[in-house]
Amino acid sequence: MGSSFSNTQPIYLQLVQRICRQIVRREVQPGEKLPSVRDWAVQLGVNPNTVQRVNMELERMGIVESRRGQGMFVTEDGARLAEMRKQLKEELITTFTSEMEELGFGEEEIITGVQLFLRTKTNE
Amino acid sequence: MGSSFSNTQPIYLQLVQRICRQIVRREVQPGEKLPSVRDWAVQLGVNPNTVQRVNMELERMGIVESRRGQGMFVTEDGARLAEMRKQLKEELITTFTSEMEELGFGEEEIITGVQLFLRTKTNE
Amino acid sequence: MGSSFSNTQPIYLQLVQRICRQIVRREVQPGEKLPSVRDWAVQLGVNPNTVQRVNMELERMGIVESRRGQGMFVTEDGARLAEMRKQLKEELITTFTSEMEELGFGEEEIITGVQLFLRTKTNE
Amino acid sequence: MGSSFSNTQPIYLQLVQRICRQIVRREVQPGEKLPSVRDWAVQLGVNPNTVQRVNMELERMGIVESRRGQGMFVTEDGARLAEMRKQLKEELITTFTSEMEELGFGEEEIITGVQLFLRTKTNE
DNA sequence: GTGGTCTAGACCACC
DNA sequence: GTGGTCTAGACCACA
Repeated sequence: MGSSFSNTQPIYLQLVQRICRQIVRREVQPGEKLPSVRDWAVQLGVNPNTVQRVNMELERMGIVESRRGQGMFVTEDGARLAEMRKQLKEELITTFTSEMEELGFGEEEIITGVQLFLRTKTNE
Repeated sequence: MGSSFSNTQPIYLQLVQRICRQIVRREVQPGEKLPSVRDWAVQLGVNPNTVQRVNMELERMGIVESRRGQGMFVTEDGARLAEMRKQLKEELITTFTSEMEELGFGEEEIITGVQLFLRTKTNE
Repeated sequence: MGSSFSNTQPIYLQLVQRICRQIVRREVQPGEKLPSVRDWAVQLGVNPNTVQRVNMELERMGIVESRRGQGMFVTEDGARLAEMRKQLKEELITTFTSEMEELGFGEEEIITGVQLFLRTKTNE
Repeated sequence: MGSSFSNTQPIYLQLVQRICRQIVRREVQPGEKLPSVRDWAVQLGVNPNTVQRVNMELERMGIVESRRGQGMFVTEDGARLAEMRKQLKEELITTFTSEMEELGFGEEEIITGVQLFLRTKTNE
């Protein structure tokens, strides 16, 4: 199996990102239980250590919490999730625009570039 | 000295990115000579081998070329540079929008988000 | 030890060529693990950095891939390998014929030359 | 000017090869005088040292000879040139076939490959 | 002087 | 354990 992970970034970070996004867009519901470390490791085809690390990271970000002897749960603090989502959004926008400007693109070019891209994508 | 390099990405890649952008936005002119490996290494505070690797990478990208016994030169092929710039731009836009969409933002939200950010930044 | 490397070409390129050919003619099977960098360096009598460079090059050619913390593996994409083999073949033929023509040999002479060579070699 | 030299091989060797072939296919006639070092260097856009080295190499190969105070001349020994040509031809064939065999191609494939290539090239 | 290769040895993150 | 990065310092051919 080609395990579908990029080589340029550590697997655990790729997983953190993927799951974080699923949670933040409510694809995984607040309060929902995550799979056990062992099961999840099998499902993802990675080492249990890696899953452990993912859980740690998610907990540190405050979007999942471990309950003793029961497992890992998505936080039920909806405000926390919304805030997280907004923060991620602003991070993306900030780095995107600054990198575009480093390539020498002005504001107008940036906006029309994005607009064009989204429109043509829609028409495909 | 705080050597001004991030820890999350290899130094040589940070340099490649930085220089690539300088070249692509014509901050360094086509045909211009880059510093010698040894001089540049001193300026940047890194090992000559690291600079060498950067040069290799830039040459592989087709934006600089080595002339035997003379040094490294920015390519004079302006079209190549323009093409590179366009390609980098599209890469940025593609990953940006796809990541925004993974966070659950729609087209409209993406565009207005960028617009708002650029405007408020201007007013600061 | 006469380390069995030619002086006219860098060691790492000689290794790349050698291994590439072994892979492409299926002497090393798709999916097979290559020796670890350190082990291989000892076997080949070169520095680990040199082996590392060879691996980089082979990965860039798309015929091996690194799996984090596990090692380097020959790609399992058989089509990729076949394509590579064909490409190398055509390169060889192209440069060979063009160099023969630069020596002033015509098509007929080229073909009969090769035929003669192969036949006499067989009879030895 | 893109000086039309490959980076993978030293310039002087590229020149030796080029001129050697011109001589051997009688594009430059036996007994003909080569340009002076200085003139030739200007024509080729290279350093006079490089031309000097080329001349040395060609003399060592026995296909040009220096006459004191007069310059470099292509040898008038036609047999020498014919022999040289034959030798170069056999070298090309030998390395070509051995490299094809290293890629796992058999005799038949090699010959038909060359034939196909020459025919399709003719038809273009 | 230039770039390019190679060695030796260290350190790191990842799995 | 694995690959990947970096440093230090050497040597070479080329122009």
